[in-house]
Amino acid sequence: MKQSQTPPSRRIADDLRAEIQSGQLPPGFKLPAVRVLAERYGVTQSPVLKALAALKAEGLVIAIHGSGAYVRQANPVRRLGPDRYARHRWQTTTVEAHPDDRVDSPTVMQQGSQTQDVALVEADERTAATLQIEVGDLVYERDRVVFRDGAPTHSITSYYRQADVEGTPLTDPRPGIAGRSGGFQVLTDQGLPPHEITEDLFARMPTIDEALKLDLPAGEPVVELHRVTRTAEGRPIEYARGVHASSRFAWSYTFEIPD
Amino acid sequence: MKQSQTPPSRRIADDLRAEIQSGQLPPGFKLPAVRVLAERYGVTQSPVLKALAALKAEGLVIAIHGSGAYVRQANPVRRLGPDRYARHRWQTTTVEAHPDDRVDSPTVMQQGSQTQDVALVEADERTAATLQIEVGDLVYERDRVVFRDGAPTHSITSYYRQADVEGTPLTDPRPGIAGRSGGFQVLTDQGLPPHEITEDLFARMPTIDEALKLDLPAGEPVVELHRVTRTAEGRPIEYARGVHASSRFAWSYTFEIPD
DNA sequence: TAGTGGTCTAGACCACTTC
DNA sequence: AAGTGGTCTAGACCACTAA
Repeated sequence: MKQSQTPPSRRIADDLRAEIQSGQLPPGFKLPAVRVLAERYGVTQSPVLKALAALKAEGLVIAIHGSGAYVRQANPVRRLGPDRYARHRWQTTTVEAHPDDRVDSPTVMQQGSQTQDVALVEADERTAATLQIEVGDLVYERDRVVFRDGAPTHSITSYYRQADVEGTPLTDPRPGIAGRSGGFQVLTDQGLPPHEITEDLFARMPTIDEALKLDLPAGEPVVELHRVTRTAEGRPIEYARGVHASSRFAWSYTFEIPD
Repeated sequence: MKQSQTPPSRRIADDLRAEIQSGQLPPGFKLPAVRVLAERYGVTQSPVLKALAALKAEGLVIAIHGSGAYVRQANPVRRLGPDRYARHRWQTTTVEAHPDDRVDSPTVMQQGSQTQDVALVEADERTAATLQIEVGDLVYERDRVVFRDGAPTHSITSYYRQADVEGTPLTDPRPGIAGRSGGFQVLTDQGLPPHEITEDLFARMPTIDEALKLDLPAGEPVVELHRVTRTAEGRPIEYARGVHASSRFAWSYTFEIPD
């Protein structure tokens, strides 16, 4: 009588997962070669590769092509609350002294946010609606990838009305000149002090491009965050779209129950 | 000279993805059989199945075993903001009249939230810390799966201090007696009116159990949400853990920039 | 060059659905 | 019974890494 029920690929994945989660196979550990595992389980390569694919999809394992498959390092989660926008983080210092998104980081800055691109582009529908301008109006687009401990953690693309930032450091593509916090300082200098933020977020699987850009392990979701910053008068001054590697972030919001 | 570069499985996936996203293959459409696609592309089943697996992982396609593979219906996204907790949604009506989480739904309630379980359990570490009690103290656990349009959208597990809800409808396992909003009414009746909420959220891939419980397509991430509800005095009265199918929700928060 | 992950062919077989 | 998705064997071959 057969008692199979669970296919070998599943069993292999379960075994390895258990060994990883128990700590028996520590982070960085190199898994046995596919052919070795195949022999060990008395199967061919296919089911082993399938099991490996599942573990990669769960983010437990990374495979380096000609090298081997390794137990993945667990990254520390960064908790994002409204505090990260606090005025004291950007208001009282010079722009250059403020290296952006890492203000609440206990780790030494190894590699700051890297301004990859500043461009004057036509606003798409959503950007136009958010910034209360017309579709096709020119907006400054600042596209950055933010690194932490040498690895990319999220990308963020900000949009500003052209007139709001023309001639400011925000249009300077050199990295480090004006980060997100710096952006707030610049807007304040322009007579548009930020006062209120709305964040919309949802999770999804990354596109292929995003997976490459953020160096995501297969199967790691991203959180897409849309941030609208407004003045006290409700005038929108920045619209930003972020794509975050989900395993490295958690968000926290506190609010009073409305009537 | 070979010009391959991209493997067949990738090409097949790209082709089908393009046809789906262009609307050429509408939602619900049945894809050609694996063997048909294999012949069409001049390959064996394996690469076709691999392509199909990728599309499933992206949530574009669902496969029903003996039946076929179908273009997936895109579910409408529900936008969750603090308004869903507003007092007027639960305060002025009777408990029974309030069918819970669907108060802002334009659709007719087909199937309400289903209280699956009410149990008196020992608090784990996180629950105890959140409710400011001791580990092992007894708490009421209410575990529900919420449906919408006949499909499960999220599960939510609430924890209350035993003394806070003993003898109230919250300890009644019958579905519909007290939903989330009803829970707030009950707590108010107990002299513990909710005033402030903290929500922590992050995305991850589901466990196998969650995927089954929420009927998730392969590769759909979940958002785990932790909600702490407190009185005006800051006393915690409810701790809830939700697991949401990510494709059906977006969250929205607005706050003022702190000093 | 040897060992690695990864994709593929060709074909058998199983589990499930539909008729 | 026929058609479906899905897993597997057995073995070839490719692309990449490390020595």
